[in-house]
Amino acid sequence: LRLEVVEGIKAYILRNNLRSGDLLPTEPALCAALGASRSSVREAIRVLAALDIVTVRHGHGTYVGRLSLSALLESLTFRGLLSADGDLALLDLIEVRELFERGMADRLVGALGEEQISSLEELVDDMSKSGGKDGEGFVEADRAFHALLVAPLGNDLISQLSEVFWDVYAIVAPQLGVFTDEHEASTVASHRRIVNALRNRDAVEFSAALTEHYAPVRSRIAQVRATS
Amino acid sequence: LRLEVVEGIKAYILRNNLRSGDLLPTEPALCAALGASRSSVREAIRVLAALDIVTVRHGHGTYVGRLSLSALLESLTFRGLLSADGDLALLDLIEVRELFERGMADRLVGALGEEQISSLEELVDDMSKSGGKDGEGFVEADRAFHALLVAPLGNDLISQLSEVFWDVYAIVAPQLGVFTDEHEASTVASHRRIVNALRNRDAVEFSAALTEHYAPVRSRIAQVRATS
DNA sequence: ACTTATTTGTTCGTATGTATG
DNA sequence: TCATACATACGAACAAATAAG
Repeated sequence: LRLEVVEGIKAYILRNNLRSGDLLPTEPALCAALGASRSSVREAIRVLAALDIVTVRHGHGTYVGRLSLSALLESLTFRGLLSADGDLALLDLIEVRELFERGMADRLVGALGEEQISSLEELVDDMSKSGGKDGEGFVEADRAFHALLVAPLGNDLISQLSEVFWDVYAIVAPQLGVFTDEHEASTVASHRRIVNALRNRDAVEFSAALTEHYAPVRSRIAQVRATS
Repeated sequence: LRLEVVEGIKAYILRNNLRSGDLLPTEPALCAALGASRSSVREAIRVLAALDIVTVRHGHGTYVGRLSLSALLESLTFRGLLSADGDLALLDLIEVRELFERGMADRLVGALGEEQISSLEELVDDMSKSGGKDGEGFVEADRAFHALLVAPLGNDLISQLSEVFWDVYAIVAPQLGVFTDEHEASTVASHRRIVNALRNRDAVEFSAALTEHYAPVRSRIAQVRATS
């Protein structure tokens, strides 16, 4: 029955052509419309909220959600933390991230504008400056760098997936003893090499730079994997 | 408070090193352990069930879930159905599927064994035979084909993501008027070309075959996009 | 086949916290 | 300050499914 309520609310949204942020009926109204009790409706709303299909604001009401990939984020992080071999899951994750960025090499070197390349370079400068003391700023710049890298593709799905994978890695890696703040110098260097390859519109060099970037990450994971 | 309960249950699983299929405490036991009412515990369990972190069996108990990507499937399908331009979401989807298969071309032509290539060929034969009359068997063979294609990579994440994207496309495309059962002949032909490229260990031809395979899909989506 | 115990599923009533006006 | 509307939380009761004797 709860499944019916979930489908009922989804159907309501589709039937009325609601968009993100639109207001949904109140819980009592949904109870009446779907013929279910308050508890059942609430449980259904919790499920839809977990999928970011609806967003609930206490004392305000229930709204259509942003349809983000937050559920994938939670799901993958927990998998990484639970897995007997979370390190293997991390390797899979890194492989996908590299695949996204390398697979779009040809299109990226063409799509990136000069101002975007400059933005990337500024981020590398930020990483360089915040190295050592400001670990917070370092990882934040890295996150922004990889987000900006795939943004010009104009593919929202790739951008969002890429972002989720970065976040999952940032959460899971430290728990496994894979620290990202080592080898900061080499990380900055490989990022700079990536930017230069983009500036020269050299797809082959771009791919090589990405290989160099992810190689130490892989070896660090393999290292943890061997000692466990 | 419900957030606390959700985190509490996740922490319980991690703390006790539970694996998929292991039994969790009963709802009353969780109430006592987490200091919350049954309603709150139930809502938390529904959230975790939506993420496939737990699985509930009526009259039996609550177990650790399979940690699948079912939440992503639901989330993406609803996004495709809701979006004002669900066709654009479909294009993004196809692009990622093509990226997965093309990006791994080099590794795939090396990793695929002879018996796996034969399995792929059998699936193409199935598609060829079930064309026209048996639409059900046709799409099922197509699904199996693309699953088998990325399986040898040994990357569970890619396999599962690939599967989810195929499923989402299969659900959303018909709703948008993009029918996959047209051009069956050309679909079979491009699949056969993919198999032959793999048999000849020709990565370049493999990529070209994939381009040929996805080109009509894209044009069909673009067609729908233009008429709306 | 039947009963009993256990566990989740569903409902209702009530009280509380929160935002708007 | 008060009133209204809404989500949040609790507890008790009954129904339904499953397993074991």
